[in-house]
Amino acid sequence: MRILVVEDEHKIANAVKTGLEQENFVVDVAYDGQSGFDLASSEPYDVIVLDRLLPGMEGSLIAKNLRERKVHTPIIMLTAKGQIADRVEGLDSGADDYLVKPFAFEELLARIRALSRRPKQTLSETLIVGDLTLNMQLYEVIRNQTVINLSSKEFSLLEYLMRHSNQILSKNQIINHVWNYEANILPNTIEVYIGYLRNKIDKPFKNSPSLIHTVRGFGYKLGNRE
Amino acid sequence: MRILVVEDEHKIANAVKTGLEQENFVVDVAYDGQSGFDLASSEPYDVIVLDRLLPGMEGSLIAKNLRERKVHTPIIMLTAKGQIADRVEGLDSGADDYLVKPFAFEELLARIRALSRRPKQTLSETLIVGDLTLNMQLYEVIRNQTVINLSSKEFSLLEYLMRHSNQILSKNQIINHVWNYEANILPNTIEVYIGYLRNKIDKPFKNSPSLIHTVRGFGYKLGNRE
DNA sequence: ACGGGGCTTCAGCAAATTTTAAGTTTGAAG
DNA sequence: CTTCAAACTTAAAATTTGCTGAAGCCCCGT
Repeated sequence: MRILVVEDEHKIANAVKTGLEQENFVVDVAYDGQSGFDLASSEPYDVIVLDRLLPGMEGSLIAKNLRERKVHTPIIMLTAKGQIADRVEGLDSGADDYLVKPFAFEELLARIRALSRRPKQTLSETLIVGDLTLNMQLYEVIRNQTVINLSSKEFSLLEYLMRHSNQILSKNQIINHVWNYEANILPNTIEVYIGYLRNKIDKPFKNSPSLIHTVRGFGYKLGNRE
Repeated sequence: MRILVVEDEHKIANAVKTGLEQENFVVDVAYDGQSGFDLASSEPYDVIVLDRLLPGMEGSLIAKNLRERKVHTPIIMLTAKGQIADRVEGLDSGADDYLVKPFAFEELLARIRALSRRPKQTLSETLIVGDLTLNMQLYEVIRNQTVINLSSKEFSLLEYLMRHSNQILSKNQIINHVWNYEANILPNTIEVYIGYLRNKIDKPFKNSPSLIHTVRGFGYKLGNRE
């Protein structure tokens, strides 16, 4: 699965690149419009992530030109904060989806998954680990037949942990995936949130084994086996 | 359920495609008249959504040619704002329904549903959730034997909520489905409309349970069970 | 032109969520 | 057993989100 990222802000470009590589995508990066366009029209990518504001050639122009050349690779357009006008204009130029900066990495991942239709996600919108269940359509978390109420950050964090259950995730990985790239968060925030989650999904279920484990010095792991 | 969308404006075409796919339709898109016609005459679609103003071949011509070839797939014609002449000509050429741009997505969905209706489902154009009833033909909303008067936006919003009852719908989803694709709406507008609806369908019925629920951080949900 | 209804935005309040900060506990290494 | 960084807990501060009344605007019919 090959992905092209066209983004002039190196910080973002590289963060996205490493993040996607962790998910086993093959990622190329172009830092300006022209080289982005050249790559996109010569290499067979599965998805293109395209900043709308670029030196060399505008993102929307790239999209338009690619479509004119009959390159139909799905495009996710990155737009500056919150103008809905942007959204319309973005879709106008042939993009298939858009994402407003600053976005959380998991958000981008979700869009990429949607566009590339990975059977993984199409089949079930539900993550299951042991007796814990997370439904992404209903935003519903259930353990042992009890519905658990989570705030949206708690939900995102749990989703990330469940998607990578039985893996050790460092605080940094968590910050990079669950928080947006502008976020400037103390590692302690993660500790606090892990605490919140434990209070809600582990403590009330004393006859089930805990699911959230601390791996001192490395990070956290969600799963059954210790 | 297969749908063909023939529309040269990528913005609209893609928005419609993704929207319909979310509703579990299988969607093909043609961006010009000729390829639209080719697809329509070779593939077995259940509904064709056809722009009237197209490069390559006029929408109405496509419709006429299809009918001459004995292709009877229902056609919904998209016309530029409000010419009645257009509408007549459109229906003339064999279209089964027409829709004036810019339309709200739910509007298109309703037409598609109407045209593709199987005898089974013909039963009612009425949505029912608890003691709340919405009749789409009469534009009538009734709760507990009391008729409720709604403006057209209120009606569309309620219809969307009822169609997806017990699902959480984000403000963005609501904007994309209930407002037309040119709309430039603040999220606050949704909040205001939810307020209007609550005043009309929840507050006056204090002995029934409320139907509209806020799910902080995620969106709104209409339904009985909390 | 006028008035009314419907649609949208604005501004301010209340409440929930998110983040920080500070003190406490834990656990591995020596 | 001590020590010290890492992790945990708790509460308060900062920020965000949602609700509401009021005001402006636009369109329509008179």
